[in-house]
Amino acid sequence: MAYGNALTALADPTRRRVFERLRSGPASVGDLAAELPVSRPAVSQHLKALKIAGLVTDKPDGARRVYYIDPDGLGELRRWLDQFWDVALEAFKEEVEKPRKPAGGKKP
Amino acid sequence: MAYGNALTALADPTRRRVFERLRSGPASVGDLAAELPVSRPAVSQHLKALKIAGLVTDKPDGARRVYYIDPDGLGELRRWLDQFWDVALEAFKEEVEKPRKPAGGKKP
DNA sequence: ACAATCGGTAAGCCATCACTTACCGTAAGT
DNA sequence: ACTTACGGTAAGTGATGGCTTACCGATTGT
Repeated sequence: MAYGNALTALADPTRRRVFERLRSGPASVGDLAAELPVSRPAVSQHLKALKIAGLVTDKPDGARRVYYIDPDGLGELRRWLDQFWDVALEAFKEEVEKPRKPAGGKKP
Repeated sequence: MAYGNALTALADPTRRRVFERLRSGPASVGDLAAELPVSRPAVSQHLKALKIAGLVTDKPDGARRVYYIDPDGLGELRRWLDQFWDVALEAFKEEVEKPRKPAGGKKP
């Protein structure tokens, strides 16, 4: 049920921007804060949420701390989504092809 | 940028339950409200959010209204996720295989 | 025609949460 | 040793949003 955390984590726009920025390569907290319109503590809090959700991981690099995307949370989210994919297509098709009533058409 | 709506829509636990319930087949507002611990108007509001996000569609069925999963929003979300997938794996591998310093190991 | 069912909307309340400033531990540079 | 850079945490505040009850239009049944 960690996909719940991942979804709530990615719901926030700013947090999503952090995550999307990390797609173009690892970055430190300061780097991210410099590119975003929020303070450094805010970024730190966002990264904490993303980390709990399994979407990012961190690694110490001297006094800094480098963050990068973690495939774990991403994979779990993908699997959850795929549960709907095939089912959705089938139900959708069935529903559309069924024009309310097999035969008829009343027009006063 | 509709995937943003989809993510915020799926962030709420109750709304996620509605969506997951719809996976096992179409249902009316009343049906959903009966199975969930919230009132009918609440379900109606959740369905509105899901519809805006492109995750569900509705179809009138007499005085009722049947909701079912819409593949559109789902597909968009999936594509967005896939943008990270390959990149994440590569960055992750690189980061892990690089043990800080090529050679070394100081132990006083 | 009337009555009943179904569902979307409005108004209001309360909890959650994103952001800020201030503070503190830790690691590197001199 | 001191000083500086980096980052995580605490406390407080304002806004967002999910829930409820009340109301109203639309459709079906008698």
